[in-house]
Amino acid sequence: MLNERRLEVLRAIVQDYVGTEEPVGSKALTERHKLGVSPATVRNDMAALEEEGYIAQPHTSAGRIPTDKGYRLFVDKLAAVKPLSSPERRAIHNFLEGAVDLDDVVARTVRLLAQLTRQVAVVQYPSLTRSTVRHVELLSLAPARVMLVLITDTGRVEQRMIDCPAPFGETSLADLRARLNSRVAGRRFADVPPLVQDLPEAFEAEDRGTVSTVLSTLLETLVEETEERLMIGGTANLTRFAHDFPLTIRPVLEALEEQVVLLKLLGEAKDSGMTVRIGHENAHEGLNSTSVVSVGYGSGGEAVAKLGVVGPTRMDYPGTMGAVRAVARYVGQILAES
Amino acid sequence: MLNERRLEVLRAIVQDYVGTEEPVGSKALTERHKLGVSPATVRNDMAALEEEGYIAQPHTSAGRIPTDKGYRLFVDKLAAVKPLSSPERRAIHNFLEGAVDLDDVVARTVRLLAQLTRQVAVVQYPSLTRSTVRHVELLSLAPARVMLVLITDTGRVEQRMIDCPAPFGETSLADLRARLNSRVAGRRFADVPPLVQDLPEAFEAEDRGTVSTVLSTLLETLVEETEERLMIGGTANLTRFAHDFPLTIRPVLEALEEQVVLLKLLGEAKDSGMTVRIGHENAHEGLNSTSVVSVGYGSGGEAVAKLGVVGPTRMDYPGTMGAVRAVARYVGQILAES
DNA sequence: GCTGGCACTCACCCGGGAGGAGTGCCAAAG
DNA sequence: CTTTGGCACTCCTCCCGGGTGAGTGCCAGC
Repeated sequence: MLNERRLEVLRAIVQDYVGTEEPVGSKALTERHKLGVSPATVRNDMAALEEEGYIAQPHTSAGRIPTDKGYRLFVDKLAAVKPLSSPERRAIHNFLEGAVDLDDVVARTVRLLAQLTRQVAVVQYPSLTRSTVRHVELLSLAPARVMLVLITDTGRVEQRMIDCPAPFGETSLADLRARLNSRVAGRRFADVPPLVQDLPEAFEAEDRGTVSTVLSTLLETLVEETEERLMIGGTANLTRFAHDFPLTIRPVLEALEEQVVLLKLLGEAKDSGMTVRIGHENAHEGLNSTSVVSVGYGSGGEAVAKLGVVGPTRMDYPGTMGAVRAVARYVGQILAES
Repeated sequence: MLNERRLEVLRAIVQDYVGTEEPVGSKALTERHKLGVSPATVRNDMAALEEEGYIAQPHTSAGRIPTDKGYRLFVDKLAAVKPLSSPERRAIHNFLEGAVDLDDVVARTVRLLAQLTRQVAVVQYPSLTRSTVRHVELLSLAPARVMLVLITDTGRVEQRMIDCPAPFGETSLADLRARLNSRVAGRRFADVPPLVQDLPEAFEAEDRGTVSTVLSTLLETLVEETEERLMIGGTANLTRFAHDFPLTIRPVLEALEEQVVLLKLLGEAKDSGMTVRIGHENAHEGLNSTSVVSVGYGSGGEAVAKLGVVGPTRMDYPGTMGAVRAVARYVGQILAES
């Protein structure tokens, strides 16, 4: 039932609606696009598209707007990811290159994405589970107080304060530090637990309690921090769709404040390639009128975390997808360099 | 000209307006408050208050609303900071106590403040300039690559990657680490520069370049990170004043995205005691219709950073001030304990 | 299968009138 | 001099009804 021209009509409807934010009618369509047919024909096609659930009318005598299903078809079949212009690409590169540390990379990425897409940007910190351990450092702060610092190959640093069950000498500390690092440095995070299990046995009885405490804190950090952090930005862009305010924006802001929701959102996306979730495809209710475009990024070929944008279902998909993909690539490069 | 009763009238106007969000008239005032006079008298008082610029009418035949000047008088003279109930205090304490590290403390504080005040919360990370150095750690990642980790007494950790001009041996590294720490550990950040100036001289010629590089990176970190970070939350609360949407909320969201703006905002506040900036008292244009309530917090008696909330000028000042003060105290306690 | 014509349906945009809250002023009372 | 009730006036808000126009669905003809 959906011949070539009808798909073309759907594409035209999506494009116009995204541009004007108003329901688009048959006459306007034939004027703005070279469809080669009359409004009456387009009306028939529209009726068919509506029958199939790709478009809908807000009320009887209004134009049509795409449904979630319509956007889905558009994204899957009709839209080509729009590559960025080379000045844009250069700007991205320059902007990201100035970053001084991981926090800064993430912060800059968020700003960049938000500006490029004019939407809300979400960037996940590189994940610990997929990262490897670069170094574990132990610092004695007081006789029975140790600070554990964990450094990953993505430049992330986590620290924990540890109260020891018994005083712990500098020599023992140095010993533990050396042994720990020789075992876990360069290892993937998930591989660490079995490698350190027998460490307490190598120590004097009086130190074993402390060693165990340190180890369990290390493993805890591993697990806890698998709940990954993220950063968002560009929320002011939400105000651009002032129409249905504030009914739309309220639940979105609320959802964005819940890291858990966002993490789940990014987690649902495919590990490789770009994922677009449209409207009701998003599990979270508050995001039912938004679309999420996300993609994995990483320093090597492998994705270590995800980033993306959240915007109204009525968004410029080709442009947004292009920007998201480009930013992910450049962030990957920057991470690989540092 | 402003006798006791007129102040009482102003107080009543502020309270009612904050509650109803609608201009308040003379009749309604006498009904809701025991002023002991008739509406006509109140009208006279209102005329006087308007004359002095404390209240205004949106249009001729409407009730009055407080001006910025009116709120100012209210806050300075008429409002008592409202202490929290003890269940609330207990809830704060329990909620903050579960934090595992500094990031977590800040994150929880933001959530807490946002929930308590139902407004946008801003929490500054404990400042490096006022903090002292707990430890400096140097890690060799490659023959000519060193990672510098700086740990402060507030639990904050900063790291920097350093490319050395020449390979740097483990012994030299350990030497530098020891010397550095013996000089700067426990020192205030601002005091560090002169203390390390002559360090390169203690090393072999071949290592001096690297030592200088490390030192300058350390001092850089000191300066750079004096531009402090902060965390915000509760932006969804902005949607509660759906009236003048989105004209009001847009610039506010934009301002809140600019860390620089926020830092300046908090920086302008007094170092000790609570600061309330009302409407146009805020330098930033986007915040002209909001008030900022902020206060310093710290682990000892001394403030190391600030926190506060941003809300509409029409806010519950006593309640907000009470919540902000209480949260600041508890955060201070938590920081002191860790 | 495409096209032009045509009647029909609503949302949107005024303009005007009723209603009402609130004010300012004034004259009288305390 | 302050307070109070009365009163006329202002002007915002709400609601109603008709006109307008974009857009549709259907149909008959090509």
